[in-house]
Amino acid sequence: MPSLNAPHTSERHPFQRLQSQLADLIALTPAGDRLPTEPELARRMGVSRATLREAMRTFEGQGLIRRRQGVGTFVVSHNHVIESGLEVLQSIESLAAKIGLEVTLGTLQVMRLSANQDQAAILSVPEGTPLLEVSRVIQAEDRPVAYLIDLLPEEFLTLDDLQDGFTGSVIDFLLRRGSPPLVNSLTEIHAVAASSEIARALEIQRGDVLLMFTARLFSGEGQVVDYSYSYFLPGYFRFHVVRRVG
Amino acid sequence: MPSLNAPHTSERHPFQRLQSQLADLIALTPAGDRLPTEPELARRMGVSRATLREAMRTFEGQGLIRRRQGVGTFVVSHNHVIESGLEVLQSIESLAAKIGLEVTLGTLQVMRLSANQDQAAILSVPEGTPLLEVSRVIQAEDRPVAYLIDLLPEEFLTLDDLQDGFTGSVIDFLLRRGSPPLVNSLTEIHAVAASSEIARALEIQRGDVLLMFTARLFSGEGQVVDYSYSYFLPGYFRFHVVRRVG
DNA sequence: AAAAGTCATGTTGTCAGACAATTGACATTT
DNA sequence: AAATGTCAATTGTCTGACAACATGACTTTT
Repeated sequence: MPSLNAPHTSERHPFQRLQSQLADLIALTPAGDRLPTEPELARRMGVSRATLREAMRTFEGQGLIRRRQGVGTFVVSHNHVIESGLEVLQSIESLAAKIGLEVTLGTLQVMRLSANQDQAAILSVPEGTPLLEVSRVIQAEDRPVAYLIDLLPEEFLTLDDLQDGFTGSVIDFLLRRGSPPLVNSLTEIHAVAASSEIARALEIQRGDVLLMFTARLFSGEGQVVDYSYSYFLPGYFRFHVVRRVG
Repeated sequence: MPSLNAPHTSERHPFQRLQSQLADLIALTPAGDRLPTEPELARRMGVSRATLREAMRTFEGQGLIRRRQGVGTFVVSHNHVIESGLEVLQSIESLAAKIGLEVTLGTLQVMRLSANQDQAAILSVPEGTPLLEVSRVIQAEDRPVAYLIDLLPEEFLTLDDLQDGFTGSVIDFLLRRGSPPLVNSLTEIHAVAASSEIARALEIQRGDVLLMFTARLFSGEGQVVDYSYSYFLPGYFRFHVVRRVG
């Protein structure tokens, strides 16, 4: 029997659902407005105040809310920062759209392969596990601007899945399907010189400067669903992050 | 009455002290090791378990620890490169200290200047406002690894301030003095090729790849206190960020 | 009338203790 | 040897309470 309220069906871990509900509430609350009081929110979300406060702490750490003792909890201005900031994982397609960049999918390449030692370690799967590698070039203004490679076990994505309405973004596909449930991504930020292969794909010179992200995408159980490395041409993307003073 | 244990004298908010203590403990705990149990930690830190768990949640959000029900809380791997979650703003010096890396101050250069149009716009001050520019080179293992430039109005930092125990880090100085109150920083992430000037300072070749941050540091009133641009040699730093699935 | 002080109220911050859920190790049975 | 049961340890959550703080209304003083 399918649930009526589809948005949050990852009922496996109540804390995640709570976080998701709170995220929605914060997103829907105008900047500067006060959230309901903690006892009220706890009652409404069906959790204790202690649990609610732990969840709230995660949003405070992201600079999304500000709590003032004796006054209340307020949503901070999330106009530019959150939209295009790194705090939220979004597919490159929607990210690019947010900065007003018309993007098209360049070459798309899908390959089945068997996990070598490094890949097995990164994805926490046994060596030899069948994997799917999806690599694609993103174009803007008739020019390649990003090169993205996703690597994930066939358990999560098969060649057959890609037959039907696959736009190129693995993340968007997984999110649309709803399983496995995605929670967060640990992204590392690097600056690299373009290798020959990357240079050819992006139509630049070998050794040119690129911004590179490597990301592990985690499911609810802490399982690695997807490992991706992304190369970005400087100038076409602006990534920023709000860092709080520790 | 001076406290005996000097390390954490920011007693203004007990929660911050707790976070600082926990950060140290996590930094000093070998990767993969288990932390003490929550009741034990709460007792040792002198707080309740609920408060402790809220603080732990912030570190979990940064990917520094992993909690497993029925088993314990573990420190996740942090290698010997300077690794930092971007969620929290810390000086390179304190970052390095946390992982036990010896860093020294290379060349330090301080210059008074008068805000030109761009600088005035960035710092939200009138054109001509007297500014202080602090640039420095960070060395690790007898090699320059980072080049950092801070630009801020003399209202917040004067030449005189730097006479007395200035370690090179503007952030650390402002934090130690406690005014103006720092809240957060909006950091942009770029990849650039080294200019001649930067290449000379970092003893690399012009055109070599560098990771670059530009950051505006905000006070409580939303005022821009400091504008900085930082160049990092790849390989010596590993910055990461936890992105939640929107 | 204006200023200062006082108090009530509402909100977040913290606490103590308890029980539930999960895991891992060990013992027991098949 | 394998499956199952038992138990202790640990994190996850809940309940209720009080402390700290901010705000506004009210009272008192000037």
